[in-house]
Amino acid sequence: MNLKELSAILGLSQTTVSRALNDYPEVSEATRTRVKDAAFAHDYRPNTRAKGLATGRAMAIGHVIPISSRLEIVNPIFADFIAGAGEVYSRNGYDMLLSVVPANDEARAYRDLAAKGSVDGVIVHGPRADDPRIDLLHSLKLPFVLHGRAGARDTKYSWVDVNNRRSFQRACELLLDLGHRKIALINGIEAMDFARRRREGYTTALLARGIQPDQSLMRSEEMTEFFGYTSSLEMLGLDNPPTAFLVSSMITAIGVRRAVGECGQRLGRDISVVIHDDELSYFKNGEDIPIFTAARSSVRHAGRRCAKMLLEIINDPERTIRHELLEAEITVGDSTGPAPKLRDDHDATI
Amino acid sequence: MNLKELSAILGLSQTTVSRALNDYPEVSEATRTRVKDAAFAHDYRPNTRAKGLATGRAMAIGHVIPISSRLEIVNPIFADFIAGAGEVYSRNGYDMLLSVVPANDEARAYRDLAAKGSVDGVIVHGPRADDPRIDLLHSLKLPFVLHGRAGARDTKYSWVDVNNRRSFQRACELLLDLGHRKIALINGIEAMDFARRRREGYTTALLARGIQPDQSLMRSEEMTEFFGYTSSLEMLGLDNPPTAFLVSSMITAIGVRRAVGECGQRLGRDISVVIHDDELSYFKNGEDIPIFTAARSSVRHAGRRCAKMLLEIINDPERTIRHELLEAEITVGDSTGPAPKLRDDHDATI
DNA sequence: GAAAATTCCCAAAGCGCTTTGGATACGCCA
DNA sequence: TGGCGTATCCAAAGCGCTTTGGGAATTTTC
Repeated sequence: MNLKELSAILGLSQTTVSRALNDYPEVSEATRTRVKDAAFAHDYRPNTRAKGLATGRAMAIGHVIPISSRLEIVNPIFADFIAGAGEVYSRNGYDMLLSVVPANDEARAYRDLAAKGSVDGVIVHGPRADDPRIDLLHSLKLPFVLHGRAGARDTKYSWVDVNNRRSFQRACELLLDLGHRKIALINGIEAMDFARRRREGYTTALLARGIQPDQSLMRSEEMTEFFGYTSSLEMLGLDNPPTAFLVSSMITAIGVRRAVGECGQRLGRDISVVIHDDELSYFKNGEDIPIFTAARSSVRHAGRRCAKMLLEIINDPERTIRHELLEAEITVGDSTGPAPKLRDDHDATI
Repeated sequence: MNLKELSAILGLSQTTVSRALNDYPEVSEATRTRVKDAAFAHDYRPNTRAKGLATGRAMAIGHVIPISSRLEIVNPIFADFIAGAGEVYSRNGYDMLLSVVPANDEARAYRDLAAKGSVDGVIVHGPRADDPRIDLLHSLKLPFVLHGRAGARDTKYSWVDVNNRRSFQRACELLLDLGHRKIALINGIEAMDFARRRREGYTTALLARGIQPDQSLMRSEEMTEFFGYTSSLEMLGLDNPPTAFLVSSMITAIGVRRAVGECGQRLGRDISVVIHDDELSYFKNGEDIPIFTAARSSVRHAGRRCAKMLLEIINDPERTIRHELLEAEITVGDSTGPAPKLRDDHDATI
């Protein structure tokens, strides 16, 4: 069923039918309802491509997913983010277009989207410090929103970000308050903006208490379970091992827990762990009592906010630049406790 | 830059330029290369919508993602699957369209895709037994491929599936061979086709050894970490607890591991666990030695196969129905060992 | 050397929609 | 009664591409 057929059935012109359906005023109320009823009855939906051609709007938002053996953006965080954003899109009649491309073709993917006119805007994932995509997208005149920030020049583009710095600073303070002095940081890859900010928060908190950050207690890698396991196992084997870990993701923390268990120690008693928790739907941090003490912020919510912001920008002729900083909340769970008092002596006397 | 402008620059008609770019034979080699060079130089890409309108093909594949508080399809499996499928799409010039919709709007989402003509086909995720989407898609005349099967009528539609039955049967046999007699099954929701097949494999293996399947050793829920934790904890507290677990996902198994640890027991010695491993990229099952003994099959690979199959169907005027059954391979890791011999006596004498 | 076939190109129609620029009919006022 | 404004509808152009149906030039055939 297309416009032509529908208007033939109704004995009206395509113009009138189109206007009736799109709520233009040049049509009487009587015919409008008649048209809408008929459209419903015949299950008519305007063809997206034709509509897009005529209006110049794609009614679609693009997400480019670079894929490489090394750095995986296709991760659990991404899935939940997509769910949040997708919700907003479909509620507003937008489609979501995913481009999975080899990492080195990423720029071309954006150029493609822009040139082929298949989207009205894009969301940029996993920004790095001074991310080149920002200039690229500006030059392509494609509206965009970053999920996260890219270094210091953050007034030049729109973004939605979690206050990673503050979140890790507070998490570190919590551990310091519990008496921990040797606190390790198991971070994401530091090419990523968020990882840098998290480390800043961590070192700031330490320095504020007169503790010199120790390079041997910091690790930075892609946030897999295995990385959490190996890095914490290694640090726990140090002469003067940490009593607490600040871990950048739940998944990595699962690996830390495994290592702690294998060392015959217990989480929350011998070793404390605070994590950043993205509140993944399928990986809840416990039910009543959180397993991990965590700085939590919902990545799905971030997805919704990004999508909403992008749609606002697209529909705003001024293209005003917007920012939104989300605060993580700290919830105390079973994985933290006071620093074991005699630990150092114990180690020393054996 | 559009066709009109490009052909004006070249001093050729739009027809000729279009034909040159699309490798039609009615154009001399000399002009073809001239056209292609110019197109490259001016960074010309045909507008997707216009092309789609003219050809009647959307050059896009749809994935409908139902979203509800209960059943989460937006899960880690989904993310890796998408990565695999997306790879194939972009290599073949197709776009991927994601529709995230409330679960009860799912049918409407498919109707929308069909009526608006925004996709050439769809992939169906998470099929349930006798899934209603199959008839719906047939009636909409929208080519589709199921990731998984939907009950017994599996010759009526195309699918790519893992041999879940065989996989769980073999996994169970492995545990039986190790001397385990009380083997628990921690399964996904049994409305899902794959979960039913897995249970079948499990019970078949047990019955073949003369063991009557025990309802109190079977659990079925959404495959979260928490579910693995609570259900295994509960079963370990039984009078006559299981010595082995067959677990439907890595994530759930993480929860089992947590429960086992809390009971003061060790994986691979006191309690054996075999899992189904989808080979999630960010959640590798160890590096050299797998953490878990597992029946593994890459969900990303399944994504690629599904996508490839769908594209073949779309480009096949006969619309032949195809099937592909992937076999999981069993890899032995650290989570299995012989059944503890004296266990029952020990429990009894204390 | 004329007829036929081939090569290479073009004008224009059409895909399904929106939107511009009227056209028609009606009511109202002077 | 005639002119004007308003309400309601329509024909046709246009979005950027593909594709049909030629047409002119060139080559081949006998």
